[in-house]
Amino acid sequence: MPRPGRNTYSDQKPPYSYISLTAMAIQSCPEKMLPLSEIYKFIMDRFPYYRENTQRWQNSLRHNLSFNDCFIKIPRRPDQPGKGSFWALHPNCGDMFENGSFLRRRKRFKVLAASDTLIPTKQSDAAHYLQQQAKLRLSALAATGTHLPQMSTYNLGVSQSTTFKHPFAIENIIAREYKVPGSLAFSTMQSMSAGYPLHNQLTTAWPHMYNSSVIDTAAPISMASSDYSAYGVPIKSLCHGGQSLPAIPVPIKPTPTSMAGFSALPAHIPTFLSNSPQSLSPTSPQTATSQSSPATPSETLTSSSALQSVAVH
DNA sequence: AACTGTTTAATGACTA
DNA sequence: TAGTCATTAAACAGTT
Repeated sequence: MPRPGRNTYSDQKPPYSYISLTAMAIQSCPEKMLPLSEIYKFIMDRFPYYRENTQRWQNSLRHNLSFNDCFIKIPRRPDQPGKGSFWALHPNCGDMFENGSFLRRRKRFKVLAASDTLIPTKQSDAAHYLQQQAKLRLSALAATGTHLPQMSTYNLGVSQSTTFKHPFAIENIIAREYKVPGSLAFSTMQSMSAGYPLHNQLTTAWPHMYNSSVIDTAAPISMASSDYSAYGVPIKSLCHGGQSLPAIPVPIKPTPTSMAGFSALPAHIPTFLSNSPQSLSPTSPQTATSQSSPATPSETLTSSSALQSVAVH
């Protein structure tokens, strides 16, 4: 295990903006949405730098969640009590970092105002993305059995070939230059989420999301009787405070590789993430439990191993 | 009370 | 150099 402070970012600020970090956390979760506290936990588990000055950066992170249109808030269902909402990535925000820098976007993701909306049918874009994610989970369920499994299907290309793979997906971020050996990273990622109260959100709280007839319906969402879409996603949230989609990235500079996601990833980033399994949590699990939402040792271990295929240079 | 979410403002770094 | 973006601080309201 690398020593903190030498080969790791334990005392160094990781080369990621809060937007990147938040997106990573959200994408690491199979449901593609996390409550704030879990976003905190994800970041602290992997980046020891953020185990300090928590008030400062958590305030910044909350600011980013509210301020940036690339994050959408998904309220809990009444039968899912808890603090705060779930946060997800807007499906159209994917290539904000296409220049490869995780510190500074070259496109600002903006949700257009209703008056700017050109194609009303695109109001379902965000919801459609989550629908695709629900489909993915359904596929996993169908393929593997009763409860959410080790989600081996998740990293076996079940969806990759047919569904949109968000550029913020951690596999896109960290694995572009690193092939996950034996799918360890994402099976453990799933392990990590196994103890997380959201992991069955789609099957328990939102069982209708797993109604294949609903899921397979790509038709526009009926909003007549509820604020919730067909898959439990409140349209208001997807429309960001009642404003309407489509939400599109506002290009500051047109790029020919806009669909390439992180194709221009600088070498140092995946290298940083791909050398040492433990090094994203280079301090001991005990250290990792020192914050306000302490992880159990096992949680910490799985969280660390969630990025075991990634490491620090 | 603690946490969550929104908003405003200031500042520094980066980019065209 | 102006505009944009990220970060930080802070105030405030709502929720649990």
